[in-house]
Amino acid sequence: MPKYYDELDAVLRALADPTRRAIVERLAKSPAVVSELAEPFSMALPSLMQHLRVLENAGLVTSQKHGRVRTVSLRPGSLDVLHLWLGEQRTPAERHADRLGIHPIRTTPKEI
Amino acid sequence: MPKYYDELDAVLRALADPTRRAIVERLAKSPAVVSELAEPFSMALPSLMQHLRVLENAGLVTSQKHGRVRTVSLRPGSLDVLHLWLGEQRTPAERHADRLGIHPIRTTPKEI
DNA sequence: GCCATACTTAGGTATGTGCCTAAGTATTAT
DNA sequence: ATAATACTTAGGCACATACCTAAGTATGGC
Repeated sequence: MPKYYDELDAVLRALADPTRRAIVERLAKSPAVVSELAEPFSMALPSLMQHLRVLENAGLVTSQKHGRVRTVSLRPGSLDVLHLWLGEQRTPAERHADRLGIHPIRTTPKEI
Repeated sequence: MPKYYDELDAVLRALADPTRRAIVERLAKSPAVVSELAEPFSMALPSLMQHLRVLENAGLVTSQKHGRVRTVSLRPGSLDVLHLWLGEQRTPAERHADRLGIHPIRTTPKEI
């Protein structure tokens, strides 16, 4: 069990939800205020706020309130932990391919 | 909504669970049979099998049965979709740092 | 001061998820 | 043939999660 276990767990749980992923995608472009974030979703505000709380608890997002407006932004580097974990889950075959600089072939095709 | 949306969703849902992540970590080393996979977990077999089904449905894992033994292996390249998505969620600051080859500084420190 | 705005808090519901036990089925060993 | 092994299927239970509505609480504009 690696040291970043809890952080990774929180991050993956947070990203497992499509709404939260959409929020992250939106914030990757630029910070936004809550009402701005809420607009594309047909969802009551409290529901969206809950998602923001999950993202914030996972460390993916920060926010600060100025007056009555809360601005939310993606926390740079917060996805590194996932990147790190991903790097460790390469199969021996993939590691071998890495060393040769080969793009590995998928066992079963699946268009992306 | 990108084309790999459904695949990504399935993969992230699957990886959101610690047991399933542990299975993936184990399989990254080498394929294994079900009873071998089950051993480290204090969990009834059917519960573990359910996790395997989730991983298989997400395309992260394949398995084949020879006689009464089922061998499970990690599907090479199945994590690419996550890698791809991750690459797109870089903040403008991070993109800038990429171009300069700089390792970005975390907004809030958090040891990994 | 008064009202609109921008969240926030406090509940409540419905579905999903992770786990279990009990009872199969198929395959291999004796 | 009998029995042990290696899953599999079926069903159930408890808690988590994603939503909702209704009713706050600040803050800013008039």
